[in-house]
Amino acid sequence: MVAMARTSGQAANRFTVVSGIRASARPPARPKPAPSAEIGPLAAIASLASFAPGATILMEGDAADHLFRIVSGVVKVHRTLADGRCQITGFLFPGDFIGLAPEDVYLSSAVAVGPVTTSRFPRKKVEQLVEVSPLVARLLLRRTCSELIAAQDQMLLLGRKTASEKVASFLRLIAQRLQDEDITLPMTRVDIADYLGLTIETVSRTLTLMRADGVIQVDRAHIRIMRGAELDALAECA
Amino acid sequence: MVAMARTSGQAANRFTVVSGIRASARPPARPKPAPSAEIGPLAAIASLASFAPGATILMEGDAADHLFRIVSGVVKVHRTLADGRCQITGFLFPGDFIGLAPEDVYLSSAVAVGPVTTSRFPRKKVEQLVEVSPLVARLLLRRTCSELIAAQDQMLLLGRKTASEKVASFLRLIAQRLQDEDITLPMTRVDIADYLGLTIETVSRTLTLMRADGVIQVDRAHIRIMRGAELDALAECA
DNA sequence: CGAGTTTTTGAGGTGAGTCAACGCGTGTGG
DNA sequence: CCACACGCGTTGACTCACCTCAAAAACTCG
Repeated sequence: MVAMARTSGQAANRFTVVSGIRASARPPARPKPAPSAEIGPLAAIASLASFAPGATILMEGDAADHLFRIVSGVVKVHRTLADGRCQITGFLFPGDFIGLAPEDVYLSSAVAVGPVTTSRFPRKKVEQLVEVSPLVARLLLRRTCSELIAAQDQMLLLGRKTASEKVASFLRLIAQRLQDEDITLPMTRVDIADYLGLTIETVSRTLTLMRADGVIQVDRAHIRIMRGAELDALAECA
Repeated sequence: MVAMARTSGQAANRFTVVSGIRASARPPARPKPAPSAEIGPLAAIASLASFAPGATILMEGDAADHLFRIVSGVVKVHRTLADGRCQITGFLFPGDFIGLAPEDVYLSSAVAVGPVTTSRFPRKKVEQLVEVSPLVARLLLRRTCSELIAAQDQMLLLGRKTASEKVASFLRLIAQRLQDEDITLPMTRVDIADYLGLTIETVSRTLTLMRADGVIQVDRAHIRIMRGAELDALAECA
């Protein structure tokens, strides 16, 4: 499961986790593929909404008045226990929808991680559109399906993976979703821990170990990932 | 968290977990409420499919040719790691859909727990219907949404709850979904453990403790639940 | 009854949590 | 400009909830 410490030179630089927000001294990162195709008739009822880092976009229990779609930035969705224990059920990226609820109230809270811009759609009008436009219905269904799949992956992770596997899976997810050469992770250790069902100490220790094994590289407070050839090294990192 | 052992007479019979498959010697259980309202145009393309206990209804990676809807019985959906570690991502009950996939292949396996009967719909025709019938689209969207909510609850459970809390939540879920006075749980300890992210030993020990505390009652190999006045006792059972 | 499951129980180990201290970068105000 | 506080991350020592391994008990079924 280990036995590969200090294979430097070869292992190093596969995956670079740098920290610090200033994103300089790196190739400018290829432009992302358009976050998603068309939203069809939805465009007609959209308004823009922006959120500062840490701002709450919507809160568990509030009336579900709007549906949001992320234009830029990253959003965390979380659920909280009475005593404060928190589980982030997902990170959402540009193109993802926030606020789909089968009832009249939101069932999770959504918080901006870093600055976020969204399209906002009045729920009532969305429901009308679903009645009329198969395109919209299919779009929402497809998105919800994908989120369900992701949720199931996350359940496997939470229930059956070790701390190292959890962190490795997380890094791979981020690398997939933010397809740049050079990525700044805006989330803190607290977010990562709450996403993986770990404590911040365990996350920190695990990252330290990975760095020692040469699988990743870490710098400052926040995290930047430089994608190497194969992320798969992380998979075997067990 | 404890301090209530053997408050017998009062605590006992709140919640009875009896085991053994043969479901005799018990009042016959009132007929369930119709599992769900209408499935509208879907009815026209339905055929019936039955499965024996333990039968695989659909498998991860197979071509997603059909959509199923449970008529009777309980189904477990699970995802498996290469080394055999397994996570049950959900138990599905009458009225729930199985096999919704955004891609062309199923992403989880579904297995019958006990005998199961389903309606089966050809995927192609379902997709055509979604295009045409807002009713069908909305039905699927709503169902998928609900499943997503349940998945998020389960993530909170897997990531942040203790063994006792997990088992208590499980028992409450079952009591909610199978609304009889008298319920036989068909799933084994292995299923429960794989659903809660625990080992069978921990599940067994936890149930033993709950029985000792008078919160539940357990008999034979499989489990039957007799609903008492308040299931909430289980919640405080930490 | 006997073989094969499934569940329970016990003894012991360990991965991750808890508690606590420290380092480091950042902001603030004298 | 420095002193100080604060937020965030790292590291260490210790603990414990849950896992692992093992065996007995209970149940199912031929």
